[in-house]
Amino acid sequence: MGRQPCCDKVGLKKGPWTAEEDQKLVSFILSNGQCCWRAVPKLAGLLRCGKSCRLRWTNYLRPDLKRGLLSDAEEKLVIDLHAQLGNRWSKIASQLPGRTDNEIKNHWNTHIKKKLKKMGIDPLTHKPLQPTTHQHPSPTSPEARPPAPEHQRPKLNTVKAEATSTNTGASATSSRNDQEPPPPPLLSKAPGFCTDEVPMMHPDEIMVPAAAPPSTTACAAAAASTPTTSYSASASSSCDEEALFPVMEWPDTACLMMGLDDDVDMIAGAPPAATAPWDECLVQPPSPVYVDPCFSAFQFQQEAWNKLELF
DNA sequence: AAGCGTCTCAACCGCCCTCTG
DNA sequence: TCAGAGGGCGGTTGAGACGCT
Repeated sequence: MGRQPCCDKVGLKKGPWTAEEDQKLVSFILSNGQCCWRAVPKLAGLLRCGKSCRLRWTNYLRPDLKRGLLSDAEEKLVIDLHAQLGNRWSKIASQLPGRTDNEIKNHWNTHIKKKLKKMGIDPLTHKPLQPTTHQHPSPTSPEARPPAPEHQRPKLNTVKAEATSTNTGASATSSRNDQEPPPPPLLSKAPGFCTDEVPMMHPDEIMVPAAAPPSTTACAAAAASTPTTSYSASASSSCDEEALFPVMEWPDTACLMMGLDDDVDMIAGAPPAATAPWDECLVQPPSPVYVDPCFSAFQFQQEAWNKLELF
């Protein structure tokens, strides 16, 4: 359909975020909640595209994020979920509170893949690698891979089969999964596959509704009672977040007053300093949460978390 | 100590889906 | 019904860190 880019790239900053930018973004979201990401950079006074802001927030700045390497248990869970879901990182991440899809994806590519290969397991299919006599191409090369399981089909057809139980009443994105066929049989039951070779978890150990993080349950309930389309609850972390940062329903006039129709003009034409004149916005500039420019992102995250507890 | 290769992961890119008017 | 906008998602990239020779 010839979709336009999410934002005009002219004049927008790219690359690593500075502590100052982090401050602005977190301050804005803590003060105003999450609305349309496209408006966030403008209102927060950032020279970033909305998508970049969303990514930065969800992958790095959210107060409920865990930091550091995945634990053994988390790693196990990722492996088993990957066997069932394939590269649906957001779905996998939804089973690991405080972890992001990006984080899991990176961990998979850098750590778990290697581990599985060392164990003689194809990380793509979760089946034993072909005997070395058949490995003319490198085992790591795509050519060497056995045919992908059903769940590895092209993205075009990746309608997800998320169990409705975990996302009942959740966002519209979950409806993507409505048409998906049931997940493939567990690999532990796949012919030619020995569960002894992989630290595979039984599904009962994974789908643990009773042990699900309380926030997930709370989110499901919240989503059921207060449906919203502004923010997808596709991941439990998002659910946590939604519970912590209720999506703000801004009045329609707010968007009008923000001049969202003039995105391109504002960003491409105006100098950075003029991109977010607060007096043109319905929302007043958030009062800064802190002023120390040397504040690290982590410190700020802690600060933000403390502030959240006041809600 | 310097040079080089490898690894890690934050960030970007582009496609796809859903919603809305 | 359709086009456009917004947002989500998975794949990929590249800069810095790290390790080896």
